[in-house]
Amino acid sequence: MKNDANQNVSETELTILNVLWNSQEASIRDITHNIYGNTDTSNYNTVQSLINRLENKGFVGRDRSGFAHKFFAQIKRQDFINRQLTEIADKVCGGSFMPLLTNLVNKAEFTEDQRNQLKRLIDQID
Amino acid sequence: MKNDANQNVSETELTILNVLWNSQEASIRDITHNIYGNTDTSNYNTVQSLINRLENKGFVGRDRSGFAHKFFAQIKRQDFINRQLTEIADKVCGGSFMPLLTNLVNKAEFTEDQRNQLKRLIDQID
DNA sequence: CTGCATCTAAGGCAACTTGCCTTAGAGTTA
DNA sequence: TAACTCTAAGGCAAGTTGCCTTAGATGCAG
Repeated sequence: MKNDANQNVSETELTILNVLWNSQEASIRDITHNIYGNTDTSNYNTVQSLINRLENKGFVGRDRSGFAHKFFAQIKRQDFINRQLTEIADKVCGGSFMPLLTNLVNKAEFTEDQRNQLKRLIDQID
Repeated sequence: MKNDANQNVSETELTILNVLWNSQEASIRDITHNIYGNTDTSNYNTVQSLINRLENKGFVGRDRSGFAHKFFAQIKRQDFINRQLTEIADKVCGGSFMPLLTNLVNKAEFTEDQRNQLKRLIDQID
């Protein structure tokens, strides 16, 4: 269980995180089936590798109580999103979030409800 | 000038893009000095490699009219941000931008002006 | 008009990442 | 006990990344 210094999450690792965010807890078999639709040995082993790396990076936890270990996300989806947004802001906008916000507001097509919801969010800020 | 299929922008490549976004146009020497504070051969050559890759990926353009070529960003900062946000939305939120928006709105600390600016943005949507 | 500095072009290289795969052995169940 | 499933450990090829070398073209100062 060497502590992996690389804190990036690769494409396929993210696929696994998504499964865990949607299902609380899952075995390697569960995850493999969810992603590939089968549990062929090669796919199963791939998931095993990836989940080990995710564990080493601290993004996934392991419950060893049963025969087949159960895995769960150790970072919340919202926290992960936060992480990503901060990274973009730092690398592209000198740390400012305003450019991201205006970009999103400009692009997205909102329903009346969503627009009101957003305004309420903004009003809550103090 | 082989067309590089990989459309990712690495850490250091992004540093270069930032320089170009801030200065319209720059030679390799300009960029090197801007990033490293000097133009030592090794740094200079590194920038040369990176800018070639950025050109191959289509993110940077080249003006060959002078002795030293001049380089410029071929993607706007806002478009790049847009790209990154879309990628996060796709990979983490099933394509929805709302989670990103609420995350940003919740986290950011706004001035009165910024809050009003945001509300105006939202009102403009139709 | 010659020598020196600066530039581009082409490509090599080691370290790392990534997705996939193998094997050995231990626990579980029929 | 045989057949099955699981973990642990680690190998491997392809790709990425940052750095570096060399060769030759272009520009400029004396």
